[in-house]
Amino acid sequence: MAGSVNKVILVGNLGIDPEVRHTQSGSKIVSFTLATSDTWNDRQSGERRERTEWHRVVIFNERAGDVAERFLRKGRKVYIEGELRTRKWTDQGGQEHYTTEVVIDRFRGELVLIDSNRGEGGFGGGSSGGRSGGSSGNANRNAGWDAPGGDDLDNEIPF
Amino acid sequence: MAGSVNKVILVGNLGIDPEVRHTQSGSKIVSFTLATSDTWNDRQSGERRERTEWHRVVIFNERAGDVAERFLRKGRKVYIEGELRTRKWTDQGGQEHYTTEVVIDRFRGELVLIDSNRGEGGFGGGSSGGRSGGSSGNANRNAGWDAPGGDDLDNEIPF
Amino acid sequence: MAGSVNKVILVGNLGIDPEVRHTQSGSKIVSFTLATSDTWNDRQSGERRERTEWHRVVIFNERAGDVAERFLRKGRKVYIEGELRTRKWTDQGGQEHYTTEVVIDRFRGELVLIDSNRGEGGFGGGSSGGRSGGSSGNANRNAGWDAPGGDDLDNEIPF
Amino acid sequence: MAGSVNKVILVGNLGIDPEVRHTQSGSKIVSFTLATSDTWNDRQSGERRERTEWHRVVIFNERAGDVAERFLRKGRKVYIEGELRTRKWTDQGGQEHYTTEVVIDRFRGELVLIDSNRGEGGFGGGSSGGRSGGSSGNANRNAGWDAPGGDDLDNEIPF
DNA sequence: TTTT
DNA sequence: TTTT
Repeated sequence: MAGSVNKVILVGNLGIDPEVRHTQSGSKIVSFTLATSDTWNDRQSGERRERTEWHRVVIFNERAGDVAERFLRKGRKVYIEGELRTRKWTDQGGQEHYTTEVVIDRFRGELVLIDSNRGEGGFGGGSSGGRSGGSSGNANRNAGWDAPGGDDLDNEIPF
Repeated sequence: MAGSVNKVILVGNLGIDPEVRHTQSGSKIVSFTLATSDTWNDRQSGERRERTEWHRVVIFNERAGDVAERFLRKGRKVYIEGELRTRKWTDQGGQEHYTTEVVIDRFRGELVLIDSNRGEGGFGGGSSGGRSGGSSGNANRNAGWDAPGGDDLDNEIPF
Repeated sequence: MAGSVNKVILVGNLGIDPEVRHTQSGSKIVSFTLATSDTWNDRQSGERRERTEWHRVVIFNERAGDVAERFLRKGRKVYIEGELRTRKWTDQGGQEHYTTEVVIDRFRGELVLIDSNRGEGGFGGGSSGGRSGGSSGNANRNAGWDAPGGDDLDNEIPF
Repeated sequence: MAGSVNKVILVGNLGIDPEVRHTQSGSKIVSFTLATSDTWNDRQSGERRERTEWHRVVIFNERAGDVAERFLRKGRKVYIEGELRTRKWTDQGGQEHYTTEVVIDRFRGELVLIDSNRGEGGFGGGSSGGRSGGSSGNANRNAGWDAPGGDDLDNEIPF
């Protein structure tokens, strides 16, 4: 009710193959790391410098998760639109930590395959595979597509 | 097969009260103009300059349309996320024209009320009104919310 | 002074090779058309449907224009961030028309090459070509990079 | 060589007054926390639920920092466009931590005041204050606006 | 036609 | 710690 916007837009390359897990209620969760990099000329030295940023992407949306699982692999380029979410967790030593993730959930977010050369591994897709964006994001066009347990999905995740 | 993105993000003020119409199939369409403005200092004259840009926003999404109809009025500030769509039309003289609009449809887009002072006219809102973003956009959480006629909705619009 | 935002984000493919022209004051202007497409399943027929949207992109920023001129070609995929601008023009018959464009100017906007396989024509780029985004957009890091005539650049354009 | 995009768009309210500090080289750094919130109806219970997300915003851009320092206060609403950056730090106990921030630096990012009711404290602004977006972001229109030390600015920050 |  |  706040009148707020929380949006992240990334175009980058996967650092790992997508990892798939399921909640107790059966919902699929797909996650991976995504690299973006920035290059610029240092003003003083004149040298070319580069910074790579790693983002953790987590997909709760079933359709987008399916697309990620089927078509994304380490090294692939993808457009991700999601929201920032920071969660708290405690390590074995009892230390508290915070991790910020880019989340595509069932309400919002999008995943678009940017590479044209998908399918290198023979997992197909072909011309039918098509654009993931349309079928991911917020679509929810098939009734009841997400599992019971719904809204507290996040609490079930054992990262 | 596209791997494309078509996204517009606007924060601006309505130039008119939202206009509501319905397709033959009963779907609601809400539209209005939105002003954004830019100011800068002219390099040569040093004068302050301003340019106002007018955008035509068209909402096919029922929920976002409801929010717009209920809470938006001329002068209000709103965040709009939609996609660019250009349509062709012919004037009475037979001349062809093209008009580009920012569209929120049932698949994509969002509308967030930015003004806190909504409700000036007493049309309420209250705690129920709430934030439109969550309920608009792509939600479609209530089954079958859009009327038959569906995908060729656009062709029915008599602008 | 309005507190407004006017932003367009596109990922699409060029429909033509970039066209380069110069204002009387010597500034370079690069423009091209960009296609984005959307596919979805029609609810009634169940058929796969597709809509292609064409956008006109105009670059006033010298750096982004340089990158476009050197690396972009018909068919290439690019990420464009710009603002919407609608201009009025009159055809030979005296008819008035409006055209909406996505503009990258010296203040705002960005262009990022998305294709990895740039350089097909042997115009190089190599590993040095690098990311265009950093050097385009709003950088203006080299003093006085844009030509005299500055702020009324737009008025000089003979589209 | 990346062809990547790293962009965050937030509209939210400040949780604190902006904090201002300076690097050894004299550059100003302004930071604050920003809240965005999301509300939705729980599917199971039907109850209204809300999640508030807190973001840490850090501004290295001098102009945007000036605007933030002058016009932003706890509770104000602002549009922020920046990039995600995660930095590592070690607490007193020797424990390593990571913090993700939304950064506006001299190359990229934007800050737009959304509240119309700025100036509550009488710190003015008037017609001069105006919109920050134009003067922040990437402008760098006044030569040499940022202090020596430039590119490794980030390393000097003692958060 | 909006807003500051 | 914000806001509605």
